[in-house]
Amino acid sequence: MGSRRPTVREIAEIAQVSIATVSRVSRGTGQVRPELRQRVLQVIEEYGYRPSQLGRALAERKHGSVAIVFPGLAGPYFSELIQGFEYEAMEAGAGVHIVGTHKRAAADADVLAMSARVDGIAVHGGTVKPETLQRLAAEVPVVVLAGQPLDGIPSVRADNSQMAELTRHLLVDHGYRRLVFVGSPDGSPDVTERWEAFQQAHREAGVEAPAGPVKIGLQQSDGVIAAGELLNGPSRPDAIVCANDETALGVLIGALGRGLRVPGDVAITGFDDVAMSSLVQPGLTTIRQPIRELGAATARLLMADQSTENLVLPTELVLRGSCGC
Amino acid sequence: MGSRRPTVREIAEIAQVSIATVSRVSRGTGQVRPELRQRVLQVIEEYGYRPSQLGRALAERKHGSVAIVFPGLAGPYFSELIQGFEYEAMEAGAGVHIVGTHKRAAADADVLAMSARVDGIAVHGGTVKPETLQRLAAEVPVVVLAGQPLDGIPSVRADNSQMAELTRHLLVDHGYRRLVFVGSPDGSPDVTERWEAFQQAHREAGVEAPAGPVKIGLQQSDGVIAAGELLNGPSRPDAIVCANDETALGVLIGALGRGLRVPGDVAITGFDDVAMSSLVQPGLTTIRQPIRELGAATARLLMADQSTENLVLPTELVLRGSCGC
DNA sequence: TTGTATGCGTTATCAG
DNA sequence: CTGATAACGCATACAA
Repeated sequence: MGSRRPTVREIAEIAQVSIATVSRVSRGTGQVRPELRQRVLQVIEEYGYRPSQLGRALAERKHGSVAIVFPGLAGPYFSELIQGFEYEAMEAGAGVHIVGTHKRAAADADVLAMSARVDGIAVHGGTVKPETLQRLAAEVPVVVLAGQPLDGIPSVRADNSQMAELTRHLLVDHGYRRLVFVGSPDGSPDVTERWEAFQQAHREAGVEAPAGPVKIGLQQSDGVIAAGELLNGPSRPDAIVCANDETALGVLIGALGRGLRVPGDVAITGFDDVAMSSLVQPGLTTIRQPIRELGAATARLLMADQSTENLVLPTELVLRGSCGC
Repeated sequence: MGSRRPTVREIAEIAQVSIATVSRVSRGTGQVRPELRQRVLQVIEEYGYRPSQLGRALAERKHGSVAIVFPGLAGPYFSELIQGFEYEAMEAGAGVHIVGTHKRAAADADVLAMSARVDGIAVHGGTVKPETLQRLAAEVPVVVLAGQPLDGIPSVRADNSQMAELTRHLLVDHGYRRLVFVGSPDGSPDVTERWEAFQQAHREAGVEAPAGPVKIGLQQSDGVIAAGELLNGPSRPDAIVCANDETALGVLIGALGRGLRVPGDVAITGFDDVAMSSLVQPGLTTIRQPIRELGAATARLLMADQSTENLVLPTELVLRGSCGC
């Protein structure tokens, strides 16, 4: 428990060199005579010297860490996303700050405050107001993750338009007529795009789309609850198109739990292709998005000196049993 | 975008006061003549001055942020845990750094490096070696989360001994004889304690416990896979006791998927009481632990000036249908 | 190759 | 109340 850690000056004194040399040795920059380097290294080791991030940060005028802002980290999507982000950041020697907004009112202020602690911030779509994003971008480099590109702010997202292809598959290839869309577009750019693609496919197939989506959260438990409401009445839909795999799995579990057959009684589809989706019976038809790479690309963009790129990562339709295939 | 932000000195110059006064005004400490205060405030507002976290941190010799080290954030357990931790930290105005070890070899080094960036580190059990923990504790305040208490290092964990009570319930109340334990004690103090409690209950009931646990990961998908291996053979167990709810849900889904009845053909139990557990059919018998509070208590302990407390939070047996009740 | 001196942006002490 | 001025710990031009 903490006798104060040694400083450059102390190490320099003990090793009989200047603080500049200690700095050069400890950070591996500049040329130092091997013999001297050895001596300094020895002292550093012995006294357990570790450069103060505080002093270094101030001198270099950079924090050496980045932040990622997300709505909440429930489910495999955010786990993977953050993992990809974190890995890339650590690889570059940067620390990772997290800010979960959890729909709190103070979230915007927290995010703004975070800008004073990091060299860059990745903001997940649907977490803060556009104005906040603008103000943020004026203070520190920002990358929008899974959200609408804004002005000159770089962004990374997945191609949600594949949802149209999936819907077409259900409508045309399987001939389903009564589809419902499960998931709330409110506060989620991704879900908004998916819902729009769902509607568009209906228009193109000449089938009337439902008036609105079934607004629920994005977790498994939300799906189970939705299944209860959707499958109880007499007018059961032909297919339930979910905004993500988690809710789809929840709906699937709920349906199976009430003794319904999938896809016999009702078809179910998701979005993401998480691990569970290939494991359940029947396998979940879904759209694969490179979640981990989404996070990684975001981190890279954030740490790249300056970029105004707008990346759209490809997605892929994955047909399994739950749609009727 | 960023024209450099103004510094104290610049604000002081413009407002025709000393930097000390600017500091006093901006941080609201000390006495300043109202008139002067107004003038300074005016300039601060106009030029958008915000004290640099870098400069402040160095002067105050504290980072204003803490870190939490965990194995990986898959599943609701870690989501909740981190959420509880983060909430408490934010409440105290501290930033939150994350370090996912993901079984990487370099994890210990990363954690050590992190000690230079924060005022305290919460380390989840099973993430780093005891030596690393010791070295870490010499550098910065540490709290062990869900792990074995070590020396004078404070810790927070849940009471895993309830697993003995659950096992007794299965053995004695339901009369099951062939139980299996699913989950790997390797690298998880929690699972280790649960496995031990499972064995102890067997001894007390005079029933022979299985030779070893079925070693699998802690995610839903792992449970599904385990179900395949466990339920295929001719010698099906009476009950499958899982190390956590996620794997239990996976096993349940796997069992139901193969047309087995639960608890008719096989009983299944978990640990955690996550949201899904009360929603599935049949409801999952489990042990509730206050995950969120675990994270929150950890953050509080970490930020308390000095503590050597070893908190053990209570757990509660939750009987639902999956055990046969 | 090595050392000296200065700056990074605050906070805080101590006179006035 | 207010203002100089000294830390805080390190990096780095610049000089030697």
